[in-house]
Amino acid sequence: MPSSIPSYLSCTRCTFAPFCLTEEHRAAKQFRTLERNETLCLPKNKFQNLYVVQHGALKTYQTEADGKELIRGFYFANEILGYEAIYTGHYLFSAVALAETLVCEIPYNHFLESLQSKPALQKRILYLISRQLNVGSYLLSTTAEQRLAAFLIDLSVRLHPLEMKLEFLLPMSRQDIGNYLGLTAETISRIFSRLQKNNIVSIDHKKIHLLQPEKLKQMVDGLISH
Amino acid sequence: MPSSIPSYLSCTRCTFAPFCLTEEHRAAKQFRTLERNETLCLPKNKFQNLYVVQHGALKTYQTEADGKELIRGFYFANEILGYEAIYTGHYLFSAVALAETLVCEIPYNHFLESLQSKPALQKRILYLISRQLNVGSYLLSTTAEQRLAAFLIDLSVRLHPLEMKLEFLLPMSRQDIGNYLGLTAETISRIFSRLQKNNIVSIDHKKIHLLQPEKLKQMVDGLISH
DNA sequence: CGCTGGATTGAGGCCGATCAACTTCAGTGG
DNA sequence: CCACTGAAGTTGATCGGCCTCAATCCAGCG
Repeated sequence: MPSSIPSYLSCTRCTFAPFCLTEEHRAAKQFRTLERNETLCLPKNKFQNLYVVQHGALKTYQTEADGKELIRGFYFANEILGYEAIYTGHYLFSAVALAETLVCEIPYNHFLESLQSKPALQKRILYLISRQLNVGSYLLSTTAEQRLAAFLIDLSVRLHPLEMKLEFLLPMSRQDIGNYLGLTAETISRIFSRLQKNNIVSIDHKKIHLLQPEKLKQMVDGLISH
Repeated sequence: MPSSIPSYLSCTRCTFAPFCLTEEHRAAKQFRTLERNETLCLPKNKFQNLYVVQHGALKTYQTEADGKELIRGFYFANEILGYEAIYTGHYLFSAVALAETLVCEIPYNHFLESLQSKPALQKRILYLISRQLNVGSYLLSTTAEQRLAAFLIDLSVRLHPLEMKLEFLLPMSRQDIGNYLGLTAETISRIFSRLQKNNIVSIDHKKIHLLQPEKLKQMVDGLISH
């Protein structure tokens, strides 16, 4: 079974390495590899670990009474999953891998201890949680086009934290995008077609190219941020 | 000018007292009283303080290019406002009082120091931030009725943290509710009328009584939480 | 090759927005 | 005391965006 995960991945390359946990933990290399569609955690499970995504992508979702799933978020490399669970003591969402994915398990009690002993780490973590509070704020946009435009910009930033790329692969299906944005797969498809006709993006299946990112931003930019 | 703020309010009654900041800070009593419609912070301001609401209510909002305001949240007694700003370094939202309101100012550097020196406080704060991550998740509900029902339940819990009351005063206008939920004031009004006709709630201006809270929960309860 | 799930495109229906009229209420000043 | 004013709330009629249902197309894979 060929792996899409680069073999050079290790703690030394990890974004969090400068802030990482105890030497013992680092030595333990609490990695976990997930196949596509493999589950990372379930709502019934007791909350014990935070997860740092090292490579790949996951989605979190809840299940409605009628069995439909309701997607609550996507997580990519260098992002941390599990904060929401701190307050309930068990995971609120199911999390599954959208592709082959590598995560690093961080026991929450280790996490707390490390924060206590490392002021720089504490500051950094509060910063990251604060950022998390603002993720997905565009879900409140009124029109479907605005929401999708904001989603694409968000993706282009989060998939390539270092250098913002305008060409990338959509890690999730149209169905998942629509579900997350409170829309249907058909609506997503229609808007993609419209954006492509207007030369704002070009799309070939999963591959997307933001041809005029500034126009995408205009669509959203109702908001004055300062 | 008569004050609606109880005179007995002080740090000794504060929910956060057991976890509160340095003795010096507590002695300083960094209280700030806000009149109705008075602004607490602005997006252009540099982030320096977190605010603990002691009494009253506030709303946060952003302003769109066309001048319309977009309400992002409500804050009531015993809630903390400002976390989102940690990551940008300046406030993202404007915050104004919906009624006469008392807040306690906590300088962020004091906050960090206190967390560092008090493990119990750190744990508590992470818990509260985690809870914040889940507030407003019902904004993703599909129908207007679901969103309003969830909002009412949320209010009934948050306005009376100790004993959940079914009768309370709406701190904000129909316009504000609609804006927050991504709906119009007319829609809010219509749904209120419908809920009243069905004896699910009774409403007299600001005064609302949840007659059948279990029915309200049913409307929302698509979600399986465990 | 056929099969299966995802994606695209079309036709029709419904929910909530928009626009407008009317009522109520709080505050103000005569 | 009442007239005036403006904001907030209620209710009705119409319109439009997105959902729903359905058919077709396509890629991946046994």
